[in-house]
Amino acid sequence: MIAPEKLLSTTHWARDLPADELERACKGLAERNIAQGAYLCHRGDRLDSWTGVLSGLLKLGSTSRSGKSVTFAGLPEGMWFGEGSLIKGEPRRYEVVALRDTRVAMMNRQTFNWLFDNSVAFNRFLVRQFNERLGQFIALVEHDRMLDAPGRLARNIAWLFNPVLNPLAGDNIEISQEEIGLLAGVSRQAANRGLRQLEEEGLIALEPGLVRLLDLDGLRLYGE
DNA sequence: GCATTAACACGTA
DNA sequence: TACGTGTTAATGC
Repeated sequence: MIAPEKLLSTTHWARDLPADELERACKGLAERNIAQGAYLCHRGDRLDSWTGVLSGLLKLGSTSRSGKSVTFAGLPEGMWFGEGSLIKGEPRRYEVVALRDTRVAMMNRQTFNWLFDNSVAFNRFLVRQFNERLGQFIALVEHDRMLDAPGRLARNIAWLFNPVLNPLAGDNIEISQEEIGLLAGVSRQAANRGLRQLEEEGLIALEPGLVRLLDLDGLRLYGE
């Protein structure tokens, strides 16, 4: 059980639910802490809940047998994930690790299925989220060759501010340059150089431990 | 040549 | 004192 006010403060889809459905959702949710560096799940795990970030920062990616790791997406406060594995009844195809101490809300399968079967608002959200993710991944494949550091940084930052997936994101996010480096797969020093380049181009503004969004489309379409 | 790691200096909470 | 940031030197591909 999680307090409705707490869910509403971070989670946009909850705001669209009628009162009875919101109550049902809250009853099926439990909170959990994930320490920095700890894994919420590994590839192949069967994780029987849908998960949202209440505070902190998660990284969704995978590691090959040879040890190379790839980031699919950063998951800041307000983002929800795992519906694909839940609906298909599949093991997770990715791993989720906390880049800093993080608090998540986890919805059990019965509650998720009930909302899936009964809530129009919930299904509207799921379709929007699937659609947006699909668009993001198409763009990722399209610009596969664009591998330079500023481009990867721009893409990752644009994702964190995605207004469809995370309408409550606002125009700034508390994230260190080291954490952005971890998301983009570059060193802290390279992240530092790349971020200052993006700042010079007027796309973002940098403050210690914080990135302010100035031009979302400029980031999204960077290098095109 | 390029990016990465290691190491240190600086400012701030 | 701890952390985020900026810089340089050494190292590996």
